[in-house]
Amino acid sequence: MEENRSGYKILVADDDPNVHQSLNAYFRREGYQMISAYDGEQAVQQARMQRPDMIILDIMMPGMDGLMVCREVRKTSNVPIIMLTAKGDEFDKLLGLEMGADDYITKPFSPREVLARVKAVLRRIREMKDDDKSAHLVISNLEIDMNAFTVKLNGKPIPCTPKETEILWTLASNPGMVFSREHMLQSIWGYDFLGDTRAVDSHIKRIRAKLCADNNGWDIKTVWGVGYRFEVAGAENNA
Amino acid sequence: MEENRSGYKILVADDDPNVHQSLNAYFRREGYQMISAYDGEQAVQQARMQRPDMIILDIMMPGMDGLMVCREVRKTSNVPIIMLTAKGDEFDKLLGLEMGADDYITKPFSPREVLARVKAVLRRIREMKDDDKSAHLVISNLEIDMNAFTVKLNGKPIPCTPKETEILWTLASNPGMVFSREHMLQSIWGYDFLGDTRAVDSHIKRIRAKLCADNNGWDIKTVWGVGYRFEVAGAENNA
DNA sequence: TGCGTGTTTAATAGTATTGTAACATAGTTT
DNA sequence: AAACTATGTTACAATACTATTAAACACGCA
Repeated sequence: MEENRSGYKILVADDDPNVHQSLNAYFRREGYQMISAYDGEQAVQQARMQRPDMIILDIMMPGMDGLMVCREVRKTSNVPIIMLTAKGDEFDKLLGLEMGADDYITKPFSPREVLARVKAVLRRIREMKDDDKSAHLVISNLEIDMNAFTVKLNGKPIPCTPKETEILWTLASNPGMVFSREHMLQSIWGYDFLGDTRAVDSHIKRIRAKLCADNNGWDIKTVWGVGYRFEVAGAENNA
Repeated sequence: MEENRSGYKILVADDDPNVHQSLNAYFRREGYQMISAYDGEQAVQQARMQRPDMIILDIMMPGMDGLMVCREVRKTSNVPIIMLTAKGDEFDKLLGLEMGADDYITKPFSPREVLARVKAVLRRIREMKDDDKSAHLVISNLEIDMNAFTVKLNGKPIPCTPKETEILWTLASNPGMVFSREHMLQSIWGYDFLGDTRAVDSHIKRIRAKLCADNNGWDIKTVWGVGYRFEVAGAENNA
């Protein structure tokens, strides 16, 4: 099945507000959600809290610089990172590679170039994931392993039935995207399913009872007249 | 509803008529449609009204200069922009990059070179566009995501019902185009709808109440005796 | 077979959306 | 201007959808 998330989340860390402003407009229009950090500490913080799909990181920042942020983030995540470097800064480039950056853009840059690189990196990641048949997922306090067919909440295993697990997987591996009952019946049950679509409701009910709590950082929303959607907190900010 | 992808629409903004004349012939031969603007204000206006696929922008213009035009256009659009600069004007180059220009051509230029750059940029854009399914749309302060079934105004989510969302999507993804009530009933409700066409009016009413404000930069206009049209600011006067 | 787990259906109540009717207003035609 | 038609507005009724509960069903397994 096609992996098609509705919007990627991108963290931009730079002390120059102009960079944020110009990138924000571009990203918004492409359907990406942008989060801002103005120094290294903020960047690390945001990376942990928001779990972005990509980080754009200025090397030169007051306090904790880009390289340190990169190293810090890499301790807990392998989210793709694009570095912003000053022109012709060879030393940074080498060090950044060791720290685990995925790409470089030299300043000054055009927003479109950034967009192009971001898309390229995201596409690479997507393809890699497809290859892996990536059957494992961690979002916030939720963990799903489709090889073992296990679900964990806050690290604690929660017994889930096969259907429950598959529905949760479908929703959670495409956060923000709505799935209709019909769609799920087709993709999970199979193309020959004839029964009532309300069966889905029953499973959603039980999933919610087992897993959904107020402080999860995510929730399964009902989209009236359409279907269900896995929603991560903090998808409504921005101005 | 069909986009004319074979014939691109290109806006050229320059106060020198000779530039228009020489480019026009070349673009014609390639099947591109060229629009002319002779100063900054015209350029901004045309960009809004015609929604070109590309803008070629002279930096040196009487009144509003190229950089200002670029910044103005970038507020509402990601359309690719190529700047025309005087020879060896390094400062402009830097500023233009930040404003969101995509390429530069230094005067004097050969029309052939312009054509080559235009093609290159258009190809880059096209490749980038292929990545995302177009179930997402941003016009001015309005954002619609049909995967997530969400509508945002100024970045803030506005709860909309399924019918409202679909009608808005139909209209907004084809700005300037009129849709009759019958057409919408067919394409959104389905071929089996029996009721009154005034049902559409009710939904339009509710959409307007929720979303339409004076300073949006867009509006849902009633086309008397025909239907409704999504209109972006400055495009009142065309068929 | 009977038990247990997991899944689906049925029934109900509650809620959000949607269509309609009635009237007011605005645009068009005679 | 009057007559007419299309649209805006309002409030309400009809409809469609969902949550919840409980019970029926299906299947594997001792």
